[in-house]
Amino acid sequence: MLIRVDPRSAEPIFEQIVFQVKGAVARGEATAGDKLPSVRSLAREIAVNPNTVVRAYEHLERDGLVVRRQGAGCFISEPVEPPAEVRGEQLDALMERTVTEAFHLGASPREIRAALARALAALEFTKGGKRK
Amino acid sequence: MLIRVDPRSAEPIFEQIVFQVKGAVARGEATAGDKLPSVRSLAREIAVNPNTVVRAYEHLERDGLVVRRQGAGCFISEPVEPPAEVRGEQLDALMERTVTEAFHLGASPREIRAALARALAALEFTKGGKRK
Amino acid sequence: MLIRVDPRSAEPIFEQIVFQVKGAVARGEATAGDKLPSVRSLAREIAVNPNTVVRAYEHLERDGLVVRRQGAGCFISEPVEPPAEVRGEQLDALMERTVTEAFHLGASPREIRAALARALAALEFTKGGKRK
Amino acid sequence: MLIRVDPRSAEPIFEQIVFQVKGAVARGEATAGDKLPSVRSLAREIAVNPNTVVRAYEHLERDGLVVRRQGAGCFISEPVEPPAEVRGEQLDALMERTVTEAFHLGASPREIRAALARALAALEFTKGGKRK
DNA sequence: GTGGTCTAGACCACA
DNA sequence: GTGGTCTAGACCACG
Repeated sequence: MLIRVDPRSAEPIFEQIVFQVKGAVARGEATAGDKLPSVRSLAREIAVNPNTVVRAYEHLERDGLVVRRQGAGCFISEPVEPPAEVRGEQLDALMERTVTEAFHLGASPREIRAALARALAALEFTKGGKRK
Repeated sequence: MLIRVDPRSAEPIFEQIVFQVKGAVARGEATAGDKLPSVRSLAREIAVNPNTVVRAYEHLERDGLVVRRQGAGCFISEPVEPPAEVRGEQLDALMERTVTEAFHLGASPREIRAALARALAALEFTKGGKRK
Repeated sequence: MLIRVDPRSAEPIFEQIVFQVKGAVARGEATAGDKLPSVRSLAREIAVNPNTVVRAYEHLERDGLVVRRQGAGCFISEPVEPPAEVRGEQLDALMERTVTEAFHLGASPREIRAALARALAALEFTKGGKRK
Repeated sequence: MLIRVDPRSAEPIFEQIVFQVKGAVARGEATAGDKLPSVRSLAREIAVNPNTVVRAYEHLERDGLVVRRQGAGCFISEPVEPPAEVRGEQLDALMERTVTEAFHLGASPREIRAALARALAALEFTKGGKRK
């Protein structure tokens, strides 16, 4: 798995790592059972403090995306999806946020829909068409 | 303008205020020239320290959404939108993020599109159909 | 004397008035002995609180630009220039500030010199060439 | 980076800090990637409240001059200059202001040009002649 | 260690 | 009345 971070960004480094892993899973580049790089090797590779990698893995574990096994490493876990009613609420909240931000970027509904289509296509392409 | 915050949320209070104002503007509930609640009155209303409200208004001013005028108050300013090239990039980054998060909520592309349609409809309804 | 203010600007209104008067004097549109509009008439004309006009006139008097005479009004006074050595220091401080700001606008020394030439020409034109 | 403030000045302390940093960048004494003093250390050094330093750093970040990274510090960022059209307008407004102020200091156009030349030379000297 | 957020309360400047 | 600045001190998050 390729993980890249921008040390000059204002976004916390551990969050960048978390998002990179989430993105890899969403794109199908990593699936259940895959092993993440060890804390030390990843820290060396992207030149950050090992504690920062540990924090990222902790967050991923809390989110149910990975399981950390003592001495073995950190593995992508089976996806656990929230029940439908909760999912709907969270999804709507997420979209309200997104649409509000997009509005303040000056985007029209048409542009927003187009951007969503592009983003979805990017996932579908790499995944080979699951969850149609 | 109605502003509500949840002191128990992990999201900083001042950011919640910022988002509430952004949402009100996006929904057309507040337009250029409208006066926001005074720092002190809003602080009293939502039971937070006035400095927290000041911080929220400062962020809104930095984002170009409002102007603060000493002695007069804080007012919604004329919208200034970033140039098209920048907008496209930011919009795509925003959508990539959103789609990744939605995926981890277990949403299908169909559900994501439906959620977007609902969110857009909520804006269009209150705004009366601008920016088609 | 024509005075215009922008109530939507973040710059305090009284400062805008002060600058407008200073500009009129610098351009030669107002000279020693000229009477400024009365507090009430100016306040009505530009639709601001009379106290704001009073504050502007107070600042102008403190700066030695005008004299206020009880019951008569507010008049442009004879120019009083600081002694040469003080003037030099203040001028250099002003220019350091200006050049630093211009630098952060991304202007080159050439552009800065051109802008200065334009600004000087604007004064010379209206004044008919004093203080060469 | 050496930063000095005058607590007796009418100019707010946080603005003095902002200008000192802007000046250091303009003179080339600080360049992209350089770390500013930590909030606490600078506050101790110039004997002001840490929150005052925080406010200065916030303004610098808003102006795009620095990025603050939690846990790491505050760093000079890559310069981003406004587009040429905007720059020209802002530059002319800045110069009109400067020339008007200089006039009221009693300076002649010749003296003003000389002061500008000195101010520009001060930047060029330390920077080694960029942006000719 | 770094910055980020929040509270409490003071005093000043502007309309 | 409004916002603007500053102080003091707390606790949390990040590297």
